[in-house]
Amino acid sequence: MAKAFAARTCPVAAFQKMISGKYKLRIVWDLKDGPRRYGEIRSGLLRGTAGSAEITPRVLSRELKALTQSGLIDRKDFGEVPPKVEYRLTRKGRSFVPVVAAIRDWGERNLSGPVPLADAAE
Amino acid sequence: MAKAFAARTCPVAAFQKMISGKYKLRIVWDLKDGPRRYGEIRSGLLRGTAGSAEITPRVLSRELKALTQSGLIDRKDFGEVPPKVEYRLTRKGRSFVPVVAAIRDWGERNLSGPVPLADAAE
DNA sequence: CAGCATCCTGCGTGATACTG
DNA sequence: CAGTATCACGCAGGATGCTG
Repeated sequence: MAKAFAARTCPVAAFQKMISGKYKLRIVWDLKDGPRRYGEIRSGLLRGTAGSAEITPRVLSRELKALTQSGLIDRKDFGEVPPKVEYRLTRKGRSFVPVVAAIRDWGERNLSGPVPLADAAE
Repeated sequence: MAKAFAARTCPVAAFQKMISGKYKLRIVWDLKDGPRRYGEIRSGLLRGTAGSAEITPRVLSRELKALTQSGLIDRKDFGEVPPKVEYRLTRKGRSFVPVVAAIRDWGERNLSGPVPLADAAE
């Protein structure tokens, strides 16, 4: 675990790995507004994805666990009985928000826009 | 195929899709310095990825084609005989570079850094 | 040199059912 | 409510060999 990452993996590749998965980026984005419960995240991911099917718990759970291990989010488990778990961004995660913002911003102007026709090459 | 993207796909999700694949982001980054030939890109991708195996033509070809269809890069085929093909960023691709830069920048400070220990949650 | 054709494999993703 | 367990599948990604 404490393996020292001998050859520096290229940051871009590391990023790719870190946010691999369909929901990780969107989860981070969702969490930027504050802590959210498991179910809230789940519902939140359904909004805006063009009527995609439900996100299976297995997948969401995996994503959340991965994000936790990446150190981007933090899991807070309140006592028990009716289970209540909140996820929130860590400091690292918060520092990552602007990057996602940049992505989202660019995406809005270039992806959600007009039909993806081959535009001028230059 | 010409489906009109009825419900706006969330920009982040669209981004995810667009750069899905291990090399797309790195290819864009490589191309930011100017046009590159197929083989140059191939070699370029080998540098910095911690002694990964060779990139198979099939994969690289796929990535390049996808990037072309996304409108991020442009393929220029010089005549023939000894095949020579150059890839370069389109206007759209160029506008995307700063985003990759932000990613790379963040990655350098948070991923290539010290051992990924669970840092303070807040 | 810049690819394409074919085969193969792991894993990311989804469906379904069950539990503390 | 917040997950885990099991099964199943498609596809990204690698290996090899061939071509214009």
